[in-house]
Amino acid sequence: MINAFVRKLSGLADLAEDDVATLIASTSQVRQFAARRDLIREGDRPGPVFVVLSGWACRYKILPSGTRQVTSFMLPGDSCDLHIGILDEMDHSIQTITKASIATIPRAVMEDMLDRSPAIGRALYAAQLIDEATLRAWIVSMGRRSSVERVAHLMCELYLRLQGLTGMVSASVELPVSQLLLADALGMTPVHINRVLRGLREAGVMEISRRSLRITDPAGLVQVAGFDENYLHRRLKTIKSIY
Amino acid sequence: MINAFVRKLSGLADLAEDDVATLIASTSQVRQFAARRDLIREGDRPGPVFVVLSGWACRYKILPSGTRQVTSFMLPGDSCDLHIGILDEMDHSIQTITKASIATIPRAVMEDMLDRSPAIGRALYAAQLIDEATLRAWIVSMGRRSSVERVAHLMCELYLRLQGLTGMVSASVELPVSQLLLADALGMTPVHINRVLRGLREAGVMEISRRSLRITDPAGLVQVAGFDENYLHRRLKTIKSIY
DNA sequence: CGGTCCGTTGAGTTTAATCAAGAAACGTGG
DNA sequence: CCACGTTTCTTGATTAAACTCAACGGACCG
Repeated sequence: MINAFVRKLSGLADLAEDDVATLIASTSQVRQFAARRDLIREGDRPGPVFVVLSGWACRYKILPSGTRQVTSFMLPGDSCDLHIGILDEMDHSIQTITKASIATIPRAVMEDMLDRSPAIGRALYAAQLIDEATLRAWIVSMGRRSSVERVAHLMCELYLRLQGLTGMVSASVELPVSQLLLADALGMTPVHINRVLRGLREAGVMEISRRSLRITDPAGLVQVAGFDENYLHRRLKTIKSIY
Repeated sequence: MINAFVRKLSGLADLAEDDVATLIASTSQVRQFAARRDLIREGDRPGPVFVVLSGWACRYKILPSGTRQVTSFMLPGDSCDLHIGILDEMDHSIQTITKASIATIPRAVMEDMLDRSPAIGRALYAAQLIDEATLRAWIVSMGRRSSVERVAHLMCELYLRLQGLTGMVSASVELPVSQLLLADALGMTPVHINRVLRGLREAGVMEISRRSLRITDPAGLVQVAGFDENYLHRRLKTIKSIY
């Protein structure tokens, strides 16, 4: 059965039928997780590669003070680093946000796939480079954007990623994140997130309610976010054509 | 001639003599750059892989407002993503900080090396994973650490990286960064950086003067930084032993 | 030796955090 | 299907952190 992972990678490189079959087989080991379950914790020995097939997850770190910083969201189709096995210890934790189906690819299988299929390799590396670009974009956000811009920017990112997933263009998308989680991701307090959201709502730009994001003024949102459409966009479109 | 790049990779995997020779040959194309020269700019077509042999460089992004955010420092031995060529467009710029010798490895040569030597591949992937860990650490810093902690944390990071480079343990290291550059890296204003540095100096923890960092109270610095020794450390030590 | 960065400091303002408390939504077991 | 406990959301008042604006001395460079 074709899954989100295969669908995503197909968009990043031209996969042969064989490749698709290989990928499907490699992700047949699926486990169900409830919301808020750690898949792996900081300090653990890295295990297999995790692939999110449905639901949301996130990477995060806990600081000595007890505060938490989320460093990335993992949506269906996303996976953790292919060569994670090289390292001897996890430097962050991964946790489900909603209930989720997670496939695990043993390290040996992963390496075998990379050896056999250059196309799969290219797709996975492309995915990783996009992830890195996203990390850098987050650093830029945290460093140089105001809280309003930061919220707006994250919403643009998530909206585009979700849209890429479903292939549908609609004003509203499901966004299963609490304000507390947003705070942890954006380096702000929940209270302030709440006020920022109210501001954006009252400005008629976007609103979040009952776990769903509705963008009422797309151009306005991109504007406040200072969102660079290139950053996820061009990339996702054209990688295929290079080879 | 053995260079910083080879030295770094040797620390990350067991390289055969052949591998070392290959790496040395691949980095024989060296160009000299003055300080503050862009090696490549956001929007450019990615070219060859850049390797810093001497001097410092950084990756950065400019925002619409004109402010700048540095997303990472590149020290001797550091290189940009191996598969950078997969993407069609740079999402950030790379600039020298000091005058620097930069080797360029053409894409074809890079791919050839990865094909031929699994050891080189492992070393390069390990390097990349460390870079990613550093990106995540920066996000954590920007999101959840106070300005004092943030400055202290970056100093810990740079000190450790420099120490790893030279192999020497000394209280002071060369740090060719202006307060303005620190501000761009830490998401703060130069004025505030200056005040924070004064605070740390007056507390007898560390001081920066004439482009050199002197750590007067290492334990104290690690303490204020909330620095997790594991994050660069364990990693750099033990990767080799896994294989 | 003049110009241009760079570092330093003070005063006042803005932004976001903290503290506190109540309302709404959600989930679960009876 | 309701009652109850828990999380999540919301709002106000106050405090703390960092930015802005402004000015000047010092270092470095050609």
